[in-house]
Amino acid sequence: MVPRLSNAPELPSGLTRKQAEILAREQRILQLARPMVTDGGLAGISMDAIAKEMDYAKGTIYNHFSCKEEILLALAIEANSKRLELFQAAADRQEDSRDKMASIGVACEDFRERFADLFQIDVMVRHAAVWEKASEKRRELMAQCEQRCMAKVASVGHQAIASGDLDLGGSTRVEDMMFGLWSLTYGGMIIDDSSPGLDHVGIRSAFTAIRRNCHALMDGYGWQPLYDPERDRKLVRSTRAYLRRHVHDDTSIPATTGKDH
Amino acid sequence: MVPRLSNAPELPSGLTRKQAEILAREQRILQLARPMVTDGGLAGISMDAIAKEMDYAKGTIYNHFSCKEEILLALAIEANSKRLELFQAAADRQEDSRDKMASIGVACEDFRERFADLFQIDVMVRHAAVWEKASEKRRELMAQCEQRCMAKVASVGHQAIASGDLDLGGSTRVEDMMFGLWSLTYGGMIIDDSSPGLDHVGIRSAFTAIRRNCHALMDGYGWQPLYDPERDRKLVRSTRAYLRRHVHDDTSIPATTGKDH
DNA sequence: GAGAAGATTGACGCCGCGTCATAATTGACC
DNA sequence: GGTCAATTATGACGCGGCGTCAATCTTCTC
Repeated sequence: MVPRLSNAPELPSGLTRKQAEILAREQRILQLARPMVTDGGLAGISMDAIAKEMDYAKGTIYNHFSCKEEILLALAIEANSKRLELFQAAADRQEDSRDKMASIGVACEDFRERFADLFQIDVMVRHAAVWEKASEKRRELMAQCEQRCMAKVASVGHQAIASGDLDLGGSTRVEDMMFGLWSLTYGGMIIDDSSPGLDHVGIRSAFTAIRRNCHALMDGYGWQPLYDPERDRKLVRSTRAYLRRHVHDDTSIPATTGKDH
Repeated sequence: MVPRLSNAPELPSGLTRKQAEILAREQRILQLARPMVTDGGLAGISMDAIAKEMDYAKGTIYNHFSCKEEILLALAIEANSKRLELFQAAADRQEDSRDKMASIGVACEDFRERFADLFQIDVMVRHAAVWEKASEKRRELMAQCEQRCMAKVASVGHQAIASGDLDLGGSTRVEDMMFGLWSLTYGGMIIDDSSPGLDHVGIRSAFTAIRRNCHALMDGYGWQPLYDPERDRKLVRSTRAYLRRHVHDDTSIPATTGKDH
């Protein structure tokens, strides 16, 4: 792929100027597409509009993404990278297994709050009509991202069992329980921003309710130590502050910056 | 609306022939649109295709639904009517509050299994891009359907408290807990049919996992009687059989059939 | 500096939505 | 049974947007 014995000018990052330019343009396309998706869904993305906005011909855009769905999937991959980053940052600063789990919950909240548009995109991209139109390569990338997130969560579960904090007693598998926390959080958030008049139905703060429900689920499986409102409040506050300070808002895929060496 | 002193031929149902014809056509449109949505989402609906299929001009279709989104919303309303029907049938044949709740869970499963396409539609319709394009009137209808479902669930919760089976101890509101069960079920199902490679991640049977997790959540809140695998198995089996026998597959909105009187 | 490989361009074909002026049908009233 | 207004049906049309591709321009290699 990369011309090994080339005279092409090499930038510090190991890319030819052209390659760097292309990479930058790709980012720019995604940047432009994001708000379009936000109001209008997949149909909101207009290849013509992107091309016009960037002062490139439409064909050039199609060199990067062979269809709208590819753009959406690329954004979803960015989303999941960011989510994983938050998961890791949140979990790794706790010792206790249940605290780790709760922190990941806070990371979900934080993701949803700071990257609301990406959350939506993550939901959209999963519809068969979108999924099937995208390239095998990107689909695999996305699946990988998702599996890494799930693996992080599952590892916390296994740690809890190893340390004796949790005992599912053979009848239930760790993954099934993690699936529960995932459903609860993901589902709650989807309902929160897509259900007409949640408050009419009696829900004041969806996030608070979701958090409380996650704890009830963990209590239901006997995960030690059981829910303690005061402890939770502190955990939430500190985790949130930590994430805001240590995980930044930009979402571009970690391209080598050229700063190193 | 209805011409009171009209010579128009009146059918037994109280509609003029024309009105009946229009109603029937409306059903036919929805019938045709359903599979289109299934493979292709909102974009899968083609007004031209529907018109051609029905041998009507496009304008006629637009007399019924002013845009594709209206069709989708109409289908979503059908979906929620059906869901409510299942909820009621499932809950009303149980005595115990926790059994009622578990039965509603089974109703959700049954709905998802028998009306998979409507489940998807229900998810789609909630996206802002769709929601905002539909008419106020239909949106209100939809919100009503949803509230009736939620009310049914909430009433079970309140009954549990009244009977002493459940005690949330002031810190949590019934609605918040019901929201948890809703999130868990809804979210789990969404993940189930939209996540690439759930089994790669360790989930064998999503429905079983969801059911188990709902019980864990209820246990976590101390809802009596606590989870008993054997009891649950029986409940699931009998509820499922009952629903299959007593709630039918057709989804047309209950139009007066003319049979009565 | 010639030629190959790769990148860029934008006009084009096509599809599908939603409109609207026109035409057909219906029903009320005489 | 005939007339007229209101309701309903029609389909050609304008418009916007997707994805293509032959032609053109740039970059790299030798």
